[in-house]
Amino acid sequence: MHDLKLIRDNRDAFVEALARRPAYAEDAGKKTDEILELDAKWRGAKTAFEQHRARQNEASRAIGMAKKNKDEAQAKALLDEVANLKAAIQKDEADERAYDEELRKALAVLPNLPAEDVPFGADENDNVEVAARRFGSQTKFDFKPKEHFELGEALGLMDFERAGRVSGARFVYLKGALARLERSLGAFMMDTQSAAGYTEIVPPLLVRDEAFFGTGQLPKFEEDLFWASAGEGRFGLIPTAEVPLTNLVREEILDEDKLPMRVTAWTPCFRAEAGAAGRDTRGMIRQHQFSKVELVSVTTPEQSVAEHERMTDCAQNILKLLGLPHRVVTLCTGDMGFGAVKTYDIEVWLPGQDRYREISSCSNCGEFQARRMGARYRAKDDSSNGRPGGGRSGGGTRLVHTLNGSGLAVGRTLIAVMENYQDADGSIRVPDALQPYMGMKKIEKA
RNA sequence: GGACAGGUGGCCGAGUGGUUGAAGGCGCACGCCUGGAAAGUGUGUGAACGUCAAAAGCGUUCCGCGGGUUCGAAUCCCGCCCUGUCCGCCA
Repeated sequence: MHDLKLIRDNRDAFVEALARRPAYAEDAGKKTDEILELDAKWRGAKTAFEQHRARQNEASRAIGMAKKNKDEAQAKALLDEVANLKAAIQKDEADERAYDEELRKALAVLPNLPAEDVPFGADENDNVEVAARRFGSQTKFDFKPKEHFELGEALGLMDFERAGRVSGARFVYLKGALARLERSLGAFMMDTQSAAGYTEIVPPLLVRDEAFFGTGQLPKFEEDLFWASAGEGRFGLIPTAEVPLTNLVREEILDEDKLPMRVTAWTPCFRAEAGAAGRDTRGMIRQHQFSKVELVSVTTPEQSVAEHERMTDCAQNILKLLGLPHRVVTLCTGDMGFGAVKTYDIEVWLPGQDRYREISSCSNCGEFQARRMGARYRAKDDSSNGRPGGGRSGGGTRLVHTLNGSGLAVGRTLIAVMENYQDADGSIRVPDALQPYMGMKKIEKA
């Protein structure tokens, strides 16, 4: 969510930045002016309300005094005055609330502004590779490499058919060594990330609407989620541990020396994949349920850009340790998520598909989620008056910055290991780093 | 799920209708004291929003959340959420 003051004070700059998102290329100005208009109405109503309320409070105090002094005539006069004020106050308050709600609604669906160094573009084709982050080269084979599901089914360790009978499309049973590979990868990633300074967390997998609002899934992307129960007190299944991990700091005022806060969790993720009909229908690339190790950092505004690079290093490190070739791209303005200021995607090489596929996404969300959650910190040195560009919500408290990234998506890492380490006979070599976890060097047909 | 008890500032904790944003304590900041520190001592110390070019000031709101009663509610009433204890159930 955006800082209203910033929009008021820098209307043109705001419009310009918003328009860099292709979805708003046409009507960024219109949307912004609608908000400003609502804002003006809201403030008008608020002022009227406050003035009437101030008089009411004053009169009420005077009534108390008059009664104490046994001045019944005075009390009566004041009582009449307040009675007359009441209708006006009620109307003012109703107006103020109505405008406020409308304003919040309009504000809640606006995406974050891309950072200045994010390339402009329409879709994934306009993403720009970060050359310095490339690792390894496309794995060479002296046979035609297979896709993961061909390998898995031939090994008898990956069963889409029975999963279909039990749960429908986009589910899978892993068995034996592949089930163990999933577990080994998760454990390996958790060990590696906690060694990198992330505190291990086991978070709730079912969360409330407010948490989804905080990280930006609601109100706009309700249809992407699974809901565990209907009605007011519903629970949603997390589509990523970003939701419970980031919301760890919601409605808190943290001490600056607690920052940066780094946490990690290995959890199942549930996604309805609405709108993805027909995409990646075969295999494990796109499932309704998959597991992922998530990294979340909460930092000061000054630290977040460096933290973003650090987090991307941590995610890449898993692939390096596993010897998996990959590249990193900066998402263009058209491919970036709702809450992001800037996003790096890590794409791993999949020989079976003969292309790079996303395996991690690391985003800096700036203060966007923090404002939605009410996550702030108290600065040690509060000489930071009037920071331009927001970040300050008043007094001695400032909004934190939040970042999240996959470190990594376990299911897709499993695919990458299978495809890159396959042999001509359909067996799969276990990468050195995983052998202690797997207790074997090769996955073969049972 | 049932019964009972609770949810107050960064933390602990008083407060059952009137100038209470809220006693007291802890913590924190600054000063005094000290060669320096500790102890002691003094002062200060919530947030959000509006108004203002800005600050000061002023105003509004906030004692879990939402409604209600009242001229006036942290205090009374109703609903919900959460926490604790006991019972039931359960991995």
